[in-house]
Amino acid sequence: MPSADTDTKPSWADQVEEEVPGEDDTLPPSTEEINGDTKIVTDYKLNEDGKKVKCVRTFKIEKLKASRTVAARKNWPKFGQSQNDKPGPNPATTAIAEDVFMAFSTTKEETLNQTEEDPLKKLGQQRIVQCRVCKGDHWTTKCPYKDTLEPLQKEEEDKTKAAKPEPPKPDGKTGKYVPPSMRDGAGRGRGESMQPRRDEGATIRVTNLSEDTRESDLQELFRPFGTISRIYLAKDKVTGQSKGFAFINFHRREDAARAIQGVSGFGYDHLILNVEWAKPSGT
DNA sequence: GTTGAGCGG
Repeated sequence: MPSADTDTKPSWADQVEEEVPGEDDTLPPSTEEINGDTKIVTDYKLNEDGKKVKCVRTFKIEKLKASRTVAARKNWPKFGQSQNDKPGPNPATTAIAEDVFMAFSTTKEETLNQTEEDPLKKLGQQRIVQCRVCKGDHWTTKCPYKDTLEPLQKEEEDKTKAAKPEPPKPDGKTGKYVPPSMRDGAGRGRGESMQPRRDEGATIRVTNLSEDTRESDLQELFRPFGTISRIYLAKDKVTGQSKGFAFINFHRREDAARAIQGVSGFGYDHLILNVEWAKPSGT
């Protein structure tokens, strides 16, 4: 940066960068002192008013490998254009432009990988779901015996509970939440208010729908075949654009079968509809 | 050519 013609004809830019030439020699030299893992750098400079200012900076020397190599490099003898400079940084050639903050993520990543690997191994070894009713490889709610086996199991549970009731607490509460349907005085016939579960196996899939078909259109189209319990028109969640297929649930399987017979191949909105039995989702 | 979303544990 400094050139031979600075003292003969300095440009205004050089003057700004190097401060006032010639004044540097009156300032004491910078010193570096290392005390354990602390480094103290003392240097002198002129402030905006031209007054001498002593500047003391302390650094903690990190134990990281990268910091050690940087620290070792600082002990190298000066070379090249700076080999005749005084000890310490020369303000004419050294500038701290800006602080750069670095996020060292390596240690975090390492620990993350370690914790991620173990559960993954476990997942490969063990089943993810187990039915509480039949111990099968599916969710309890999907159990084929849910409607037959589970009520029986609950009755067994109730019997054992009745055999040894929990001792009531002084305030008369057991401390456990009891849903209204299970409280004393609740109607005996559990589930009498529950309507039968949605008819599985009475779902048909309609494809090749034009994209402006709406659920009400499907309702009209399929109502003649029997009671419809549910209509699902697949749409893009964001745009609401129809995906061109739908699921129709009938209460009775016979109605669904007749709907397949009646509507499959039906010309609708310049397209030929395709209607089949729907497979259970997720497979 | 096109088979949903939600509920758990």
